[in-house]
Amino acid sequence: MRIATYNINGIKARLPRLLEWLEETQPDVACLQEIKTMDEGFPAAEFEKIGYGAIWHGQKSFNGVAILAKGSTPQETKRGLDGEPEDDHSRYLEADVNGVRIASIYLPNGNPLPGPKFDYKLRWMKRLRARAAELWALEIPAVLAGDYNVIPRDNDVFLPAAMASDALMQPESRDAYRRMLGDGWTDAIGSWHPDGGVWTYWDYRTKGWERDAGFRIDHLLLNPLAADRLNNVGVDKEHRGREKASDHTPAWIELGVTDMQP
DNA sequence: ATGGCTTTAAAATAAAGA
Repeated sequence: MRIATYNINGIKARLPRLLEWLEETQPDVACLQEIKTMDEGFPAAEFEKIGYGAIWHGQKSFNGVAILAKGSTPQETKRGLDGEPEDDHSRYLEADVNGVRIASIYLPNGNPLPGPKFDYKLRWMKRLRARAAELWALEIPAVLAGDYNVIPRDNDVFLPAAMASDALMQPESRDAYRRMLGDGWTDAIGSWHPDGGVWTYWDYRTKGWERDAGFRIDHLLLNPLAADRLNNVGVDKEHRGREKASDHTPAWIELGVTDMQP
């Protein structure tokens, strides 16, 4: 079972590239972020045509997340995080697919800092951790996939000094991320690449792709019931170099079949 | 230090991203 996460940076501008990627790589589940459209603008019929069911949580212009599943419609289990009723950003969507609980996460960027956006990021991470604890208690395989907007380690960025003052690399951001790992969640890509050097994002403005100046901010966090089934991980790097590409590229994991219970 | 570039929304600029 292949589960991918992909910040597509606008589903309208990206639709041809997105359909192409789905047809080429055939993920069983695709968690999308930054769809940047209201619910009524989501092109569900286009995904249906190539065999994918979908649920989505849209927002005008910004944010917005979705979950696609090959051959079925994800069974929605949660929309938005608890703890801040006035928060109207569409950044969290969660569903069951084939017995696996899967969340599509678009964590706040947090820049500039200090300021309200950074404070919001840290509060959001606290709320995410609280939801993760609820999922943990369910004792089912769970995968929290998305754009975390956190560079977890110095070897997850082309040049740590270049991002040192950025919200993605602040000690508070890293600490909040690490607390989830401390709770027992596995950073699938990071654990397979302890020496780093794997990027999922390359900046448009600084011509990051041309220089391979990227960093790793798209993550899949697995609870032990999912991590025990982890067979493979990957990043579809080549798709970042295509015409009209997102500034992110897909990251994915593969889970094997559940062990037979005695 | 700022801007570089890209997208959305909407009609020229502005906001947001990271």
